[in-house]
Amino acid sequence: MTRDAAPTARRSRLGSPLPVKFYDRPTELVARELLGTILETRTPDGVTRARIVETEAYLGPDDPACHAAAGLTRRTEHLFGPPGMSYVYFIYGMYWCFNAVTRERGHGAAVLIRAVHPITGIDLMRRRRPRAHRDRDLTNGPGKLCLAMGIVGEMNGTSLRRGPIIIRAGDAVSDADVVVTPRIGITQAAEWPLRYLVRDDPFVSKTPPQFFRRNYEAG
DNA sequence: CATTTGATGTTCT
DNA sequence: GAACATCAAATGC
Repeated sequence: MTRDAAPTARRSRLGSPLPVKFYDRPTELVARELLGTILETRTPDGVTRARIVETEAYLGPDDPACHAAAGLTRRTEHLFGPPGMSYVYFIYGMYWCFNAVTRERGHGAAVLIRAVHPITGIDLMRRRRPRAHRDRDLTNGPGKLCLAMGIVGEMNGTSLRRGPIIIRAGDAVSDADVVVTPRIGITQAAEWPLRYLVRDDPFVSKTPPQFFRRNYEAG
């Protein structure tokens, strides 16, 4: 019943925005540290929040799988932009993919968010994903999470601190719970172990069976 | 469970 | 014209 009890209790509910340092350090380290942070979207439909449980690092022009390898084009404008911004692109004629831009302006590196674990706005996600029969299918892939959270091309090049896509602090993921594997769905530099995921999380995307013949473990 | 296929359209060669 | 950082449904074990 003290005067300031209510504001104090209310304050700690949301993590601070942009808890990860995006510049002047290796992109694969940013991919690792983004595990466990909270992805939030604000649209006219409402707010969604979800825990990031799977990421992939794309290192820049010297990474053949990275869009930056094609150089500066209209598509990659924001990939080469300053860190801490979104890079949203259209793929296979139907889907959006969402990245967090890392490194300094002109470098061309980013982290693809591949899967998230819903926390807030699950009913809204269900309405946006009518084909998903199970909740685990709502957000267990890069195209699926963009549909569920309302991420579209208009959000390309926006601040991950100010929105409409915001990354907030969440519960840390220990090294023992981090699994590293090759990246998925690419042909160039396919062996590079740059995919990071939270062990045993039900919302992680499907790992190709051939990966299990090798024993990929925490890095 | 694993593997294949069709849908769809922008981007770059 | 080919490639594409995908998804869902269908088919093969």
